[in-house]
Parts: sequence; structure tokens; C-alpha cells
Amino acid sequence: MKLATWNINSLKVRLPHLLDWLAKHEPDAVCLQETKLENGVFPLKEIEAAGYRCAFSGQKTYNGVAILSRQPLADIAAGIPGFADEQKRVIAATVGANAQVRIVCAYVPNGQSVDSDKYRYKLQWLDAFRDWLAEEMKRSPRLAVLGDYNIAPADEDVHDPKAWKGQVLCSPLERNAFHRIVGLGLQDSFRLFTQPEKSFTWWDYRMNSFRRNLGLRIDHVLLSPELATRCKACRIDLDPRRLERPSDHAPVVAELEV
DNA sequence: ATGGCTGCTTTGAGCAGA
Repeated sequence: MKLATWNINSLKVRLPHLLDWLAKHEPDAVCLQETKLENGVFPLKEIEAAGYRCAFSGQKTYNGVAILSRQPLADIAAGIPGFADEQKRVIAATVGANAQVRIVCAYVPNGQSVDSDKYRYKLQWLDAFRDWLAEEMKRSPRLAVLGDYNIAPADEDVHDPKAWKGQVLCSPLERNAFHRIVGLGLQDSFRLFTQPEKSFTWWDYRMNSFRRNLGLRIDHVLLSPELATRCKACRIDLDPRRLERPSDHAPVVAELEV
């Protein structure tokens, strides 16, 4: 089973990139973030024509998440139970016929800056997310939590740790929140394997950041213990970031023996 | 040097992203 996560930064603009990428890589399931589309205008026909079922939760302009799957999706649920939030940042679904995998697709708040209300919202959101994932772990031994976490877990995930020290995406409270999620038993699949130095998933559109590889690793595939033992590879696909009018994020793909 | 790109919006200059 091939699982992927990709913040596409507008599904409307990036639909051709997505369809090309699905045809080339044939992933079993893909988690998308920042679709920026209300459910009524989700490009369902185009994606179904590519061979994928869809679960989605969107809004205009901001946020919006979706799970695409070659197999039927079951038990679809949007949002974090008990956490009132108008922002569409979470969707979950179960995929696979017999060997079922529970997939959570998350778009963690950006936080803007560490002294902002948005940062406080980010930390509250992460607390609620963690508590809910603890329950999901009990329900689903095969749990995969994919998405844009907007957190670079360690300095090696940052092109310039000194410049980013204490900044949003790298601050100790955010990293602690990430490690509390990992502490549930969810492993950062990318770090299960030897990886190239300076591996990143996001590069600012400005300053030729991608060409200079000035990036951060903030998109992650976390796996429950049972899935982690079955994970055979995890890699970042840089190719879509090289296209004309790319998303500022690259997809992350994990391969599981499931 | 607080900008730099990009997508979006009651189509405009301003917000948000990271």
C-alpha cells in the first residue's frame, strides 16, 4: 500500500498536477491539504475518472482537506470530536477491503508567529488533536496520520536552524506538541530510514528558495506501531515542486506492506 | 532591509500562508 500526503495549495489551480501525479505514481491513498474549495465545487468527477474515491471537507479561500483512495472509503468523519472549530482541517476514513487502515488527514494551523492568537489556537488545536488520536489509536491498530503539521520536528528538518530558532514552526512548544503525538506510539515514518541530508517538504515561493533548497520538513506521515513495522520506505517527491506554478509543498510517500 | 511569491477575494489592495 502506497500512502501519500500533499499540501496542494489550491486544488482548483493544482488539479492538473494532481491528476498527472496520480497517473504516474498510482498511490493507494492520498491526503490533500489546503484544497481551498467548498464541498459543492470539489472536482469529484475529474478525480473519480482517475480511479479514486473521495472524502472531503472544505471551505472557501482557506484550509480544506481530502482523502482520495482507490479502494472504497468507510467511516468518514470530519473534524476533531468535541473540539468546536469552523476551520476545515481534519478528515478521517478507513480504506482497504480486508486489511483495513484508518487514515487521518490533517492540516495543522500555521500559527503565524509565536506571539499571535493564531499560535495559541495552534497549540490548543494540537492538544485536542493529540487527545483524539489517543482514542483513535485504541480503536485502530492500523492508524496512519498524514498531513501538513506545520512543525519542523528537529533542527535537521530546518535549512537554517539558527535563523529559525524559536520561530513559529520550530518553537519548543510546537515541537513538544509534535513529540507528544509521537509519544502516543505514532512513528515519524520518514525517520525510520536513512535519508539525504537537508530533506525538506516546503520551500518559500520567494528568494528562489526551492532552487537553493532553503526549506523545512513540515509534512509528515506518522504510523502506529503495527504499520511502522510494515513500512518499507518513505520519501519526498521533489518532482512536482519543479513544475510550472507548483504548490509550495512537495508530496511525501510511504510504502507499506499491507 | 520585515520585503521577497502565490492564491484568494463582493476585482482591489490586503490578508494569509510558512
